[in-house]
Amino acid sequence: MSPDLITRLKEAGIQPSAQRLAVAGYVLQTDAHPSADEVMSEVQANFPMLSRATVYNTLNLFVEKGLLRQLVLAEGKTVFDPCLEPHHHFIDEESGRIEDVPWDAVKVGDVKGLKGYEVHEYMVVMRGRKLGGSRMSKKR
Amino acid sequence: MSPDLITRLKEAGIQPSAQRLAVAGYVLQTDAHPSADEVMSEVQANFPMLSRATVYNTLNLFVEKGLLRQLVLAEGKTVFDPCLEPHHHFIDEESGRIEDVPWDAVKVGDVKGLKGYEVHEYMVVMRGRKLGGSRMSKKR
DNA sequence: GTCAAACTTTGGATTATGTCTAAATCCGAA
DNA sequence: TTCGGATTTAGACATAATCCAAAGTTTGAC
Ligand SMILES: [Mn+2]
Ligand SMILES: [Mn+2]
Ligand SMILES: [Zn+2]
Ligand SMILES: [Zn+2]
Repeated sequence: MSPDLITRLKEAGIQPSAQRLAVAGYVLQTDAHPSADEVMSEVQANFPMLSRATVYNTLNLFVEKGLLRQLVLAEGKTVFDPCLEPHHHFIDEESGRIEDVPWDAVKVGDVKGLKGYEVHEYMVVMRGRKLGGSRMSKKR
Repeated sequence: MSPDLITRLKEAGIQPSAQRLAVAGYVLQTDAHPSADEVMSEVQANFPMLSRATVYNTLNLFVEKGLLRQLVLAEGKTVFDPCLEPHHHFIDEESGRIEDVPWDAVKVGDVKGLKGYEVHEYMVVMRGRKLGGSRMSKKR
């Protein structure tokens, strides 16, 4: 489909196979933080020729090549985040849904100057309740 | 052993059985962040009559009763933290070891005032390299 | 003190996430 | 067209964690 995606994969040094494009079409463009299982379900809906092994292979490849970040924030499953810029995360305690919080929305002090540590990256992880539950935001 | 521990369990509404005291003796007093497996190994060294199921039962009970916090910060295993006060966490990228960072060591802005969210708790999660690797700190 | 009910522990089965392997398939270049 | 490396795949494997039902232990009413 999108020639943009083909270009992005190639630029990352990844052969754009049909399966990889199908996975990329979902996981590189979602604003959710899907688990491997969710990626497989979503992609298989439109592209059934996709095995579980390939989903894992592809997600791990994307992480390795820097197209995705892998996050472990909650019990039982690691999730994938296509947003590469630094940002924080809010976890809704009811639904488990993970939302991005812009970097500038939370001011964090002199982390990099912490004595005794060489901090390579950091984020604020928040848990609580999402307000304004009126507009139901379905997936995608 | 320690009557303090018996008291703590009772105050939390937990019957202080032998197994629970053995687990508590380690996990409520460590300054590490052990996984369930590590708890089992450590405790079984002095108290062999302890099954895997009981370790999980006990840790989950302690979490439920508020004696422990359960953290999921890295791939593959959840860990338990006896420090109940708010604090931040630093994860050494080489060893995977998790260290506590005092609440006041990092200034975080107006998280609780974040528009659209009701934040119940938050922490800064840092990843990087621990400096001053001279004094080897073994476990315990 | 007895004894039944409730609580606790336990081994083994079960589920779930993720990796590995080796064979089949695909695909681009010669 | 053909070859060889890359990709995909089913299923085996590994591991963390839960579930279950039986066995053991504690407790309290009597
Ligand atoms: Mn994102
Ligand atoms: Mn601690
Ligand atoms: Zn994110
Ligand atoms: Zn801690």
